[in-house]
Amino acid sequence: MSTVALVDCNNFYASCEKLFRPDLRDRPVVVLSNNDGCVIARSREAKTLGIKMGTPLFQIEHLIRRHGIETFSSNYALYGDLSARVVQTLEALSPRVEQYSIDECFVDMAGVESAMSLTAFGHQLKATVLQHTGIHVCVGIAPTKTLAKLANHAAKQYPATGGVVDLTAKPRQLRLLKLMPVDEVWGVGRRLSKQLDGLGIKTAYELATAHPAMIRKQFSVVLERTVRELNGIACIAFEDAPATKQQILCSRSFGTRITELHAMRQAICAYATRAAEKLRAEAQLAQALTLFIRTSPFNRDEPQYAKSATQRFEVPSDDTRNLTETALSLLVAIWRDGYRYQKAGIMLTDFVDRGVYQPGLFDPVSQRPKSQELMTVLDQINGSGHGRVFFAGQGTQQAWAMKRGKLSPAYTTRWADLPRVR
DNA sequence: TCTGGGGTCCTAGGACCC
DNA sequence: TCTGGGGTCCTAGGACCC
Repeated sequence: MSTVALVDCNNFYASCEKLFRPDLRDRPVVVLSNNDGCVIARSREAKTLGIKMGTPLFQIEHLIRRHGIETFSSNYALYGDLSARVVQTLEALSPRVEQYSIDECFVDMAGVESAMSLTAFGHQLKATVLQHTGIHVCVGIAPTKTLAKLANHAAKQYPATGGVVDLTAKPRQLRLLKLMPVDEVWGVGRRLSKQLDGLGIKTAYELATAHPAMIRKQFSVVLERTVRELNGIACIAFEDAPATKQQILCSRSFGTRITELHAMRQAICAYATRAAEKLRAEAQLAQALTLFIRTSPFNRDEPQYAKSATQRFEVPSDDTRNLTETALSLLVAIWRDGYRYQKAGIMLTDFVDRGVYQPGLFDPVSQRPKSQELMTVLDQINGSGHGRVFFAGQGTQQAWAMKRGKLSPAYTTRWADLPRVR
């Protein structure tokens, strides 16, 4: 039987912001979404003050003033770099690590027990990550990913565990399952927990002891897998290599509403450019592009409009110019005057491997000579740190650009932002 | 006034085929 | 008058995750 550990960083974004600010050590800190819209991460102190995940900033202004809460714009350059350091540290300690999200990794525990106890190894992971990165993590150990998630939750919730919970023993599993509300289970969200509640299933234990066939019939195979995982039967495989993406999305709310077509064209150019960069980084070619634009669904008393359109390509492409051209032609088709647009996005789908793609004999010849070479140069310049080149269509005066009024320095990824020690 | 972004997987239903 | 059954593919929409 396999054993897996879930290593999860504590309050990751908030911890990153505190890392180079020792003055904030015991202060409440929250990190905001793009455009400084709502709270997406909270330090322990901020959680204690009752600030909920996803709360719009303007709704907690009074708490911020009263408690002197420190607020930060999202700084993904910083979080991404620290995340990579955490992963590297874990990889040095274990041969198999699966990065699940920016702040979580699954670690294969196979073979550990012949050398030391699982709990001891968990503490070693925790201590080493702290020493190498300054980031606190908790470790949950169990026979399945779903149970490891639950173990990790317990490690976070109960300080007496020292941040490491070994849930490989059946009696411990049952004890924890009985304590956990069903909505703490990985894969059970708001909707499902409400429906389960209607069936009298309120705890993780009650879900674990439900009949798998009944769960499959009433819900889906997904939840059936969850039931089996809670019983220690692994249904979700360990992913050694990150899977190739199936879609790439670049969408963003605007810093200020867009009312003019020319401004929307700029934004669409910028998003298409970014999407194309991501696509090339994946070494894929896209065969379809979807564009959507919409007004804010929160402004009930304003006229609402939301529309999307999809275009398939005759020839799969990763050329920024093709994607931009397609996106702009779709924009003309769905744009309507007279609305205050809040958000737009571009989705690329239906990929083929760049190395594998064979053009058909009767396909139209790509009208872009040297496309590959040009895009490579573009990406090299933009990735070099020596400045950026871009297509004129995205404009230079971007009134719609994202608001990030409380951005911290890129301490670890920009020379000019290196912290100084006096 | 102000409410994130980026993903995955599954299901249902329609079109179409033999 | 009688009007099958089984399969695939595609899309839209919903649920979940962090």
